[in-house]
Amino acid sequence: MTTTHESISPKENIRQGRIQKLNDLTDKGINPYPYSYNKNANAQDLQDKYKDLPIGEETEDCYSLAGRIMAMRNTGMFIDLMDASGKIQIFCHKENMDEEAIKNLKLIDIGDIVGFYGSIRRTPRGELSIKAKNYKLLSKSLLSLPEKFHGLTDVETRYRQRYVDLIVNEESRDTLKKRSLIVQKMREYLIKQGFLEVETPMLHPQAGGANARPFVTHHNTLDMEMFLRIAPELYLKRLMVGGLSEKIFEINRSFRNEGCDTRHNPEFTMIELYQAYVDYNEMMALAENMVSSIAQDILGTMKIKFGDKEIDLTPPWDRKTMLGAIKEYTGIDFNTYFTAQEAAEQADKMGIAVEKTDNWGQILDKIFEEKVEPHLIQPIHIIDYPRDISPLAKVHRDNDRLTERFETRINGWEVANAFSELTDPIDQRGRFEAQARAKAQGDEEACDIDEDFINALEYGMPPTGGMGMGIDRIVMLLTNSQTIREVIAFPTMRKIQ
RNA sequence: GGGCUUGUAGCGCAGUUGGUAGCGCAGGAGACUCUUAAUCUUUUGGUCGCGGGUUCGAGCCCCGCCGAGCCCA
Repeated sequence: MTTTHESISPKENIRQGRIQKLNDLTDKGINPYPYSYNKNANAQDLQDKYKDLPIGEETEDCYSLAGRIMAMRNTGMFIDLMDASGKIQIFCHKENMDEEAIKNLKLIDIGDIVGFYGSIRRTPRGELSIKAKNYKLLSKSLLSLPEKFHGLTDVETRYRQRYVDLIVNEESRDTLKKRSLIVQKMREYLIKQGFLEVETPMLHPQAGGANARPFVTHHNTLDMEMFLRIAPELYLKRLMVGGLSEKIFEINRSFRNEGCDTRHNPEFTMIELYQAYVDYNEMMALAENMVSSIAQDILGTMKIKFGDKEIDLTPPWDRKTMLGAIKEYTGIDFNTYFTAQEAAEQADKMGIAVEKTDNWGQILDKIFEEKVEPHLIQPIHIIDYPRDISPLAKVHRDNDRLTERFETRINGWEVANAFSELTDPIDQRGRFEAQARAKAQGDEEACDIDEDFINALEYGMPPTGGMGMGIDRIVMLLTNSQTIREVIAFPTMRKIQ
């Protein structure tokens, strides 16, 4: 480099150095960003295939493989090459490569993506290596990678620049690969049982199917306010009315305009599934069998480790009624406190703050969250939720203040929510009207009346069991991830100004 | 929304009562050709998150803002 430049940042200085190398390569007729490479092996397959090759042994077996250079030793004589499968050492010796290629190694940097061709050997130190005969630069890297030993640990950078995180942190790659596998297994499980995968709208003219604040957007040519869906539920049930299949499911994103913490991301992935002619009991069995079998497939066990806890996913899972669980941990039987006012008095005695507008179910929900939830580590179905907080669930066949609804808790988290679906259009209208009244009184999470959905129900929907399950939380449990951001490739981050 | 913690070179980290900003890796130059966190010599590199204030003097003290993490609501 001959040019003198005014004060530039050190990062830019390194970058300029690499651009210089890039130009040197171009001058030599080498394209630093070529179009393809004919690879026929990957690192892990070779590690497996030659794991018994004795120390010091050489073979005539030649392979070509490609990946990113993660480390160079002895001025490029030894290179650690990483591809998507794993790592392998490359041995570049002047006896095996032509002089020009050895010389041009000086223009190769850590971080570059390079293809190597050569034979298999195990070095005297025991490292399986490719004795390179030639190589081809496949992509020049202009930025220096994080330090090889400590890697990248700053969580903000890890999420904002996930591509760097993935290059250097194997755990991050493992977590996201497992996520993909979990979703794949879930699909396979359901499809094997005759479920049909469907897709329903993300853009809704009105938000429904859950109690949450939606993201609002606008369609220009229709000149219409639209909402990113908070749940696919009401559309999936329309498909049940239509009889598209007796069993359907959808795995996709929903969006809720709420805060972010270790268990919430504004966009998250849910599976919702519906099965005709069954009730919520069948959904409990399905949840247990599906989740436990996925754990078995992916982890080889149903007893998973989460932090310092062990969680046993082996079915059947415990079941407790919501009121029974509250009674167990507070001593209060809310079957004897029917009204919101009575319930509020009891909550007050427990030191739990409730809103004046809270109904009986909302108060019980708050008590449950405060007094019961922290105790629920092992998988459990909390069944029979209050009717006034379950506007889409069928009334309980034995108690009309409750519904046939359950929430599955694992590690205290809600991972599934399911009902014997409300199919009575007249009851459904009444529930929607109650929601609309609550919304008018300021409950921003309450929903509106969905006239078309009621219209669909009026055509008749078969008795149906339905369930929603949070994929992100399931992935967290199965990957021992303490925050939801670990299991989402690009978690929502504040924009940097 | 509240509390606590945090932001220093591309990355990982030091930084003393307030007194000229350091180390390791990465990068450059060289040595070395069976290394693997290679080693050895040498060397470049800073908007100390941003903006104010106090002070002769601020990475450090004070105020505000921005980003992030944890806990709480």
